[in-house]
Amino acid sequence: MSPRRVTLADVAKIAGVSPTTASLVLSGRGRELRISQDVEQRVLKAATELQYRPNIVSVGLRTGTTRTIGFISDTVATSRLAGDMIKGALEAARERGFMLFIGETEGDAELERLLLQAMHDRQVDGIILAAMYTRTIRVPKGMAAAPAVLLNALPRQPTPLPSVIPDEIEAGRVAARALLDAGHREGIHLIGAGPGRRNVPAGGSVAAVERLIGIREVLADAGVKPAGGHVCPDWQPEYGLAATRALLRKERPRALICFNDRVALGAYQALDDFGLKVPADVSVVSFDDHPIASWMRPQLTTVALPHFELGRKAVDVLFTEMGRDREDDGVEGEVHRVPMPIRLRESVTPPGT
Amino acid sequence: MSPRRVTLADVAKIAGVSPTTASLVLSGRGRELRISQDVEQRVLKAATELQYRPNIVSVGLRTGTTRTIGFISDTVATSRLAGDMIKGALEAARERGFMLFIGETEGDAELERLLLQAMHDRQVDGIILAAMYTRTIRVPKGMAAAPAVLLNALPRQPTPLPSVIPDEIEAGRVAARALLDAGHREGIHLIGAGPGRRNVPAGGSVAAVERLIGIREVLADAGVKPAGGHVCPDWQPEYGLAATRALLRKERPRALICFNDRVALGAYQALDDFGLKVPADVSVVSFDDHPIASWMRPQLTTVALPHFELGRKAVDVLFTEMGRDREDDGVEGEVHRVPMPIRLRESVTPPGT
DNA sequence: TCGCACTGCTAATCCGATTTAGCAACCTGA
DNA sequence: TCAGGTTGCTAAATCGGATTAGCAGTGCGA
Repeated sequence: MSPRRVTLADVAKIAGVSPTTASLVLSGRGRELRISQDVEQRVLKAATELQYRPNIVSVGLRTGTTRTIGFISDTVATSRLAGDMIKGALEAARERGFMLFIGETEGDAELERLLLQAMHDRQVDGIILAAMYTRTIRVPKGMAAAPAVLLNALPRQPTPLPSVIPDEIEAGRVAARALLDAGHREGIHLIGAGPGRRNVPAGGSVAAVERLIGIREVLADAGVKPAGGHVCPDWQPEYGLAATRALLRKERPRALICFNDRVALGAYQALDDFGLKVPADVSVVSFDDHPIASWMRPQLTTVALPHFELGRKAVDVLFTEMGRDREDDGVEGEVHRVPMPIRLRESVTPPGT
Repeated sequence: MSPRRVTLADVAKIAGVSPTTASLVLSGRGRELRISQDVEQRVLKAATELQYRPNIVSVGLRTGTTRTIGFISDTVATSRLAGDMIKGALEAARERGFMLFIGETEGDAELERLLLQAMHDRQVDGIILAAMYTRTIRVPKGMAAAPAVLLNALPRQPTPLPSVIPDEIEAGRVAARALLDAGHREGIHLIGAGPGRRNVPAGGSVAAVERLIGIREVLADAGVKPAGGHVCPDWQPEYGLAATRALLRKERPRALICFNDRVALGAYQALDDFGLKVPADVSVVSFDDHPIASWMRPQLTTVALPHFELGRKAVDVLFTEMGRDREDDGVEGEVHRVPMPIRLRESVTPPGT
């Protein structure tokens, strides 16, 4: 077995002082409480020699702060994209000496309650409640017990909780602009949602609604009318394939705005079936920057979901939340929007090249 | 602010007994220590009414057990596949009332040391050290301090630590058999590694070596000689594309064993370039069961990495490790191999159909 | 009637830190 | 010479439980 952990008492004994003094010195309050240089040095020396590190469990009991954050998601760990959210959160937390508890609810409210409890039982300093895809969620009761942030999610009812979400509206604008900038004005089809404001898949996906808003806004401002739109019940390759096939049986588009990369994958397959080349015959822009976007040929131009940055930002916001005086509630939770950068690759060219 | 947490003292007061008695009853030792039915009921009632739950931080300080496991990986959270490992571990841990600390080292040994420390400072009950892709790793010093398990990794030097890895040799056998069972005997090419035992990518990937062993064994037993093999420096689509193109410029294979799905994606693209159809002209088997395997057309038959099961198994093994009497070391760490199931899809048919 | 065992519960200690209150020893000025 | 202030450090309480030692009260046999 490993030798017993070094405790503050050990350091104090070696330094020949009381645990109190050792604690004072090590917490940097030695000067303030008039501990002599000599003693300070002895304590520091002893602590270094023994490689003393405070037991955080003990500190947690005494001070109530465990340097730990709870990260609860519906199913973040599963998706590669969302895994980056954890990664960003992990990194931001680590920079501050914090660790992350991870929990997955699988969409089960009871499980969510249990996880929240388990985390509170471990005295987490704050909680991040994350959704795998951007959507509105019902904020569970237990959230009030500690500082918290909603990640990739908006509260269904008004709460004082802040949220962090990708800026999907701007993403829609950026995607549409990419096509306009390349000179496209006609034969622009939407695959996954649209063309009307209301033509979105069921399920309350924020992405569908907001991307569509951005796209419509930019096209309208340029006096361009989308040639068509095709709602997909789910944004999976097979639906992208089916929708694009249906489209191609009727007409020849010049450009596609696919609502995500998996849909775009299906669209590529359909275009291939009809002997159409990307981007020579049809330009394609998409959203998410899923890993497959750079595996497809030609590589897909797509507006990236900044998962990593979302995770970081959530931790940042959580820390300001933790630093804030609670009680000053009544305030509506602020919404932080993280920019979505476009990845310019090979699937967009001017029409007729 | 939330009302102060309910403590054991609160329960004791309401029940009109001492905290000692309350503790005894709630830990189930009431009978054993002859607490009367009446008192037991009062305590239980009070605990239920107040919704008492013990503060795990406090318990951790007193008993040394925090019902917490540390999960450290090189970069697990990033990959969708590996994310399932966390998910499996999470689930198995939760079933036992344990939480997971997550940490990522990014391959940085210093960071790994820091994470190990941070976890020990929080008195984790055990540690899982995971690798994103199966390989041999150097076991860091700090591991001895608590029960630990290697996940998806083998120790470079002998250690008493158990490890959990996918059964890649059997996977190789299964893949080769899938082809043989379909009637293939000739024109079988390996993309990613082979044909010789030593023809593997640099980097110490266990998968390459073991898959190759299994494949060679089954083919040899059937008296079949692979028609060729093509090492890829990295198992990415572009290398699969390049290797398959090079092959196709020289000859027409009847079947490909791709060493993972990303390589297979590249191979599909090359076959398409040469006007060859999967599986009519060329059958393809692969490994990993990456999400793209079921997005590709035709859907890819592949031997799945059981990431979820690996995660679960790691926790199982860790728990037996935690239950074991330490000290009885000197024992070499056991290696647990988790079966890799084949996903039969559309990319394999008998030759000439 | 006394000693002893048993029943049923509680006081006290501990885990490893932080923090408050306070105690010697020395100094200073009247 | 002595009250009062400063300096430099420590004893003791605290956090919320688990655990050990022990204490009243009762019953029983001798």
